[in-house]
Amino acid sequence: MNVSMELLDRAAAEEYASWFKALADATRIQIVSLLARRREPMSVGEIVAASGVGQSTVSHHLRILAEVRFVLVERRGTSSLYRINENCVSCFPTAADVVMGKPVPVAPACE
Amino acid sequence: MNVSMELLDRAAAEEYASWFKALADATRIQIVSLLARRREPMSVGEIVAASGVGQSTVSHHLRILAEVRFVLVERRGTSSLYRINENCVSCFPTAADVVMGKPVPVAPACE
DNA sequence: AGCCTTCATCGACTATCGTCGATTCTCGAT
DNA sequence: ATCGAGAATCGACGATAGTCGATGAAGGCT
Repeated sequence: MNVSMELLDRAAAEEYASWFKALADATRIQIVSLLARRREPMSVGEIVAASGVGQSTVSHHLRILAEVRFVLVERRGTSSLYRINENCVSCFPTAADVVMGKPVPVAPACE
Repeated sequence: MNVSMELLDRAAAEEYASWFKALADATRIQIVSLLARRREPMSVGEIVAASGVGQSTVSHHLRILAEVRFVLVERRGTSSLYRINENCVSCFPTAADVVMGKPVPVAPACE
């Protein structure tokens, strides 16, 4: 048996890692937790006021969370409203998925 | 209602993040996947041969995985045998845990 | 039109991370 | 005691990521 048969495919490993990277930062954890407590969408300004970090930093983290569809954004006039994507929360891979070799969920499919 | 009441405690957020950081790297994903496929413990040398990265790099990643008790190590003579910690795999937080505010599992408790 | 609010983007700085080669340490064997 | 194999640690390097302030772009208001 070849060594490469033993190793998880590198591309698949990186896709898995990109999921976990999205939650591998304390500020992003706080943001998603905040969005989950308020059931309603929040504007960037509200998140900035609550999070204690700068506006550009919040915008940066929201973009990362939106890239994996963990949050959804809706433009409303001059403001952007962000909310948790429940579908993406439930398809987020678990540690058991990793060790069991479950196929990596594709972010855009979690709409 | 105070703003700090809305935000997840920073220390708790960092503990959550430390869990996800452990799996936020493709090489570590490959290592845990490799350890899970072989049911038996593997020595560092075996992991090095299969992973395709240097010995010090593998040792570094194994240390990170061992810090959150994701893998367990047993000294056997001159070699170290690593294996998956099934208990830790099942107590690893999910995305749903984060958004629901479930208390962060403490790594040393997942023995 | 002009201005103001809101957010995204840019540029720079710093800190952290992943990787490597070299060294050191721990044991077991001779 | 010495040697050698296996693994951890160290030091350095480049790359990546988080944060900030400043700037820019889009839309509402007077």
